[in-house]
Amino acid sequence: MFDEPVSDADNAGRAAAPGAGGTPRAARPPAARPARPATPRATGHSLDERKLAVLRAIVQDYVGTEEPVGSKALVERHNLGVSPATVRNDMATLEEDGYIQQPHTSAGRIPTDKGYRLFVDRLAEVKPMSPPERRAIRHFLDGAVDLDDVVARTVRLLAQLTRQVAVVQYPSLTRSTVRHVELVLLAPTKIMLVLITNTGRVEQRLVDCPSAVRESTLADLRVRLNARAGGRRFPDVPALVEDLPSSFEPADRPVVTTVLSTLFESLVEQNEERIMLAGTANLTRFGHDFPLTIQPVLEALEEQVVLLRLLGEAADGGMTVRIGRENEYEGLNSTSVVSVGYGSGDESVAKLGVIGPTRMDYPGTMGAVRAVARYVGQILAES
Amino acid sequence: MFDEPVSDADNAGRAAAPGAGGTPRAARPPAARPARPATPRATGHSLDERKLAVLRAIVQDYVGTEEPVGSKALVERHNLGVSPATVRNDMATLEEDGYIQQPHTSAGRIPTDKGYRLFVDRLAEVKPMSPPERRAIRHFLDGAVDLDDVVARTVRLLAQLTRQVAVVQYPSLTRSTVRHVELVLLAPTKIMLVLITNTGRVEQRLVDCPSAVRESTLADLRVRLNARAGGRRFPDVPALVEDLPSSFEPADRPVVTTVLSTLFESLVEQNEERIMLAGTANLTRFGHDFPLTIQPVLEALEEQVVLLRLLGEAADGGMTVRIGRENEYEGLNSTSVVSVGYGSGDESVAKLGVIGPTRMDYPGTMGAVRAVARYVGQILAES
DNA sequence: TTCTGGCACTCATCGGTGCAGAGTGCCAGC
DNA sequence: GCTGGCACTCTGCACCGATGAGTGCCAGAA
Repeated sequence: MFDEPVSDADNAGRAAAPGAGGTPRAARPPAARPARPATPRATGHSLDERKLAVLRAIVQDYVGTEEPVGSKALVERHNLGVSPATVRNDMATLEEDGYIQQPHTSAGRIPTDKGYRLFVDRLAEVKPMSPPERRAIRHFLDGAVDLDDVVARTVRLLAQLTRQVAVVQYPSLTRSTVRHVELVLLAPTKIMLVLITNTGRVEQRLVDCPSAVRESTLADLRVRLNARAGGRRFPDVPALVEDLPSSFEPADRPVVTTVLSTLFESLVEQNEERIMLAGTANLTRFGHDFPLTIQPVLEALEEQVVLLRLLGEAADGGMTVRIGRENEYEGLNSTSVVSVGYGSGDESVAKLGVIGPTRMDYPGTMGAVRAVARYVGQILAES
Repeated sequence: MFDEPVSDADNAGRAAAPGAGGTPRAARPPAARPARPATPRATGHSLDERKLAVLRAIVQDYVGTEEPVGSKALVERHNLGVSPATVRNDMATLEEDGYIQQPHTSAGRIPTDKGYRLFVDRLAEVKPMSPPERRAIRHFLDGAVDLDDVVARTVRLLAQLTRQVAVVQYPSLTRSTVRHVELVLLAPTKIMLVLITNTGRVEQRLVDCPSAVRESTLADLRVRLNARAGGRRFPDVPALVEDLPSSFEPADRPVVTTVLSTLFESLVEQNEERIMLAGTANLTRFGHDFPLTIQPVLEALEEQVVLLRLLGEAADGGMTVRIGRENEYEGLNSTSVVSVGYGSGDESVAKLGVIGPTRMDYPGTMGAVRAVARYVGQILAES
């Protein structure tokens, strides 16, 4: 039913659009709506400016109060310039179109997933962090001593800024390059393979060799491996070292191939795709109907696989917002996920994001997520 | 108010005590009670056998049903051989002594922290895992490929077995020995220091050198470092390599001392004291008065420091149970922590444990914790 | 055509009331 | 020292009616 979640380009949310200040980035074309999309206040219910303003007001109020918002309260708190009755008519239209809904007859309205979607796509601007906030972020992240620490600080920071659950993926190996490969002989047939990446990550593997290994062979292999693979991107490495075994004496080849295959294994993402999370305590602010909502979420958070998928779907380079049922995982049906890639230099090596109730402060969250991603990228690039 | 939590020796809970089957291990002397402690059914309320049986029954029932248990239900479900009226009298005594309490007048009784304490110390036996369970544990842990994986599997296993929150501390470095130290020249003044421990853990540090480093110096240092530190315990290492700088040419000494001091740093526990946890979703089974109880717990779980302290207090080699307010951290006032050390070989290198509601199945939990600790130890010793 | 004020209607919420049931404490008797 | 009986207490639940927020609709004004 819902269309693809939209990923807004990185420049969005700032540039206030050339002409009239209204619909900023055209992230998602207003298509998918049956009626003519172009002309503003057209037929039946192509939403005119005021209806959009009403929707925006509803979202804002509901996010703030957590209570269904009624027509009277709306006109009191926002100067819409019309009477409650008019607003009611607009609300009826919005409800008919599926943007808002009533928990029960004669209660106020709350936004639907579709309503939030529209809000995020067309009505909200990413709220930039204030200068003091930026300084704080910068300062907090600057203290990190190693990669683990960077990730740990990032995730805590993000959880604190957004007051929600934060998730940070460790920089993936696929985009990384090899800084150094080290081979250590632990026992006659046991080698420790240590792989150091340009992002400062270190991977180790134990290699069980088919036969005893001479130190000289190992030294030889070490030198050649580094000569060929050093500085290369992970995916390229296998092809580059493929022919290494043949340059060794036949007796040594089994060892060499064993080492290489272990190396390849550790180049593959798989268990590298680690994730760190923080802020689960913020889940308690979720709502009143608590245990029902929170349990599946906690379960989802325990499943690294689910989290990875969640982040993984984030489009490269842009911010992604998945709202409610747009999430494939059922347990997260009443949560939204805001995620974005981050990286050292110009390309994204991993994702980070925030998980919160669908009823969340999207502009603020998006701003925090974007800012943090940016700074982490800088930190990584520096180190 | 409460005395020290008791750590039962490892042999406990199996040996059914020589004579009459009743009070097994004398873990904690029955002192601390004002009245004469020795003679069994003496004055006023030194608890006789039956009162203890009643307390045991109350704990068991309450743990099962989560509801205050009344006298009638008690005699129906346990054959105590007396009438409800008698049980009521015993209950009155138990309440007077602070072992049980009434949520409100004319409700059943529930155990107090003190009651659980007595139960754990004198009334319960650690429930050994069944052979199939043991096999399952064994099998599950055997699949682990590296240390991270061992810890990850352990914590998940423990959470699953106990259906509570499991916590596993990474094997600490203090008790570890150095398997190998590797030095890699990344840039003229940048060295990557990699430390491999006997528990399979790898630590890396970036060393910024005051001046350019020659590869030959580095090789020299590498060889000498490993000769002296290899196989030694961490705390002993500094003394053993202290005089290394003097054996180098004066020009190289700054580099050598820099490397050494970085090495010493990473030998110190500090950020090595990592912890992994799992099973937070099990918190949802905590109780009805949910959000109030769960939030501080989630907060505590986010604080590595708190968790470390919690486990750290576990007595070496024995199992420790902290019940309710015995925990120093306020947020965990209504939870209990069962923890135990584990290690490769005969000594404990780290702790693991379980956090759950005070109303938990102590015998079962203790059995699971002990069994898992034992098997992890074996796995570590093998690798 | 669009907005507005008014009016009847619908429910959720909340305090009060009454009943049933579980559990206790106490007492007299075995 | 144990037991059966009895009166008492208190929670939980269902029911009731009043209250009030909020809606939908309609006729009239701009």
